[in-house]
Amino acid sequence: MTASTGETRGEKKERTRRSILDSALVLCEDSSLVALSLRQVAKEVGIVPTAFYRHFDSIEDLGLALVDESFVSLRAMLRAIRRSDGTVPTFTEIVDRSVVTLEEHVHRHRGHFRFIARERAAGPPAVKARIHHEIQLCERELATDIARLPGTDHWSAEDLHVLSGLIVTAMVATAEAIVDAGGRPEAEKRVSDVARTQLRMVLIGALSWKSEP
Amino acid sequence: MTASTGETRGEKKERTRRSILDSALVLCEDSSLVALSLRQVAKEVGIVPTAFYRHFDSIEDLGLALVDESFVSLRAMLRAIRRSDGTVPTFTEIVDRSVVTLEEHVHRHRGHFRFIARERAAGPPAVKARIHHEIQLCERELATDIARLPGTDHWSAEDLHVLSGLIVTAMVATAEAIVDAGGRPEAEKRVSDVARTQLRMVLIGALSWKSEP
DNA sequence: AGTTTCGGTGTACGCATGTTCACTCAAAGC
DNA sequence: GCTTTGAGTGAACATGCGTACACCGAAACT
Repeated sequence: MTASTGETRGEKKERTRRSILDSALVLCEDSSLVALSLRQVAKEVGIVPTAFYRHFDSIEDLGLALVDESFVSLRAMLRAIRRSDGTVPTFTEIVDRSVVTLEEHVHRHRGHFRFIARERAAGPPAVKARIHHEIQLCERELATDIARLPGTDHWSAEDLHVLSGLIVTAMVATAEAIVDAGGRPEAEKRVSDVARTQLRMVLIGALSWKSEP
Repeated sequence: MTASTGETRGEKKERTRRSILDSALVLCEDSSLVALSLRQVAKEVGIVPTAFYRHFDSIEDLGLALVDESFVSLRAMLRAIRRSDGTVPTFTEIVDRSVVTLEEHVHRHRGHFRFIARERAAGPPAVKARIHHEIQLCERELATDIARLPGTDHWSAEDLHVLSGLIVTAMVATAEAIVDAGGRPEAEKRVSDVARTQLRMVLIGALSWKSEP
């Protein structure tokens, strides 16, 4: 359209698709997917409304793609936290590294985190379900990670999952709070300090936890 | 309109207002306030669209009223939990009573809890701010309650608030999960069992917590 | 009894929405 | 070189939206 550069057809389509995803993420920033119109997106992207259908069946379909995309970056974050470099870390180290990593990634992918936080509660049913499912996957992965830590040998699978659920809940809330901090450093620091303390409290509780036989 | 019974003007207005609030709560059940139109509400209530303005300035204004209403019932719940009858309860007793009370109230005010869970993340800015403020009030009240428990004498005000923030976060998540359980008893039981365990973990951690001097 | 107040009505407006359909026109495939 | 494919176009539609305005009629006030 703009440039006559050698650009394969598939590449151009992919560019438009990206543009739609990005514009949608920005446009529903203050409201929700359920209040986002196909025409708004099309106008922002610079295509005619009907061209939207070449890429997505509906706004809901677009939403599912955004969920997938968001969780790709989230998974990258979790992998980064998990890379513990062989050295057996103290709990404090785990906590500090986790919170710092979270803070960093929320900062880099603010749009995605905002999107997930919103649509988790307010999105179309299919979108909500997908998000819920992905979060459950995170809980499961965290549970297996915790099981590898020393001192959790006598834990039941049930208790492991309960604990990881609690931690994930706290981390989700922390991510929301960091997003709400809006980039102001002092507000973000307060949030991450609180998160660190909360995680330590939970882990201290977990260490003295005894599974019922 | 329907009945020619002796009904004062103010009473009738109040009835219509209630009807608007109730209808709005139902209509935005699957979507959000930001996707709710004045005309939908008017049609559901059985009045003409312009009559809406006799009661609220806008949908956002309606939303604020719904927030207030929701937190009235929430406050009632918290008061019920707090009524600890003089006898010094064990932590287990506190936990069990709290979760049971929460479960009961979510069941009774499902609509309100759903509304808060959604609009907290997706509502119009003013609505989000009001909800955020009300939740902070809950955290503060919980903090002063915790301060009255034995074993927390050496805690700093900061740590108290961090702990109550964690507990409130967990309880909000629990409330959402109960709502999502959709009334199926076995699902609800699973959720409340998890919540009980999580609260115990947190409290055990809190008991062995030492404030930094 | 006369007047005011005020929920609720009905019409009308300009604008945005999702979706349809027939189309262009350049890259891709033969 | 000719044909096919398919992303993007542009006009048209029925419907829904928020809001403005003049109006009604019964309760409330004087």
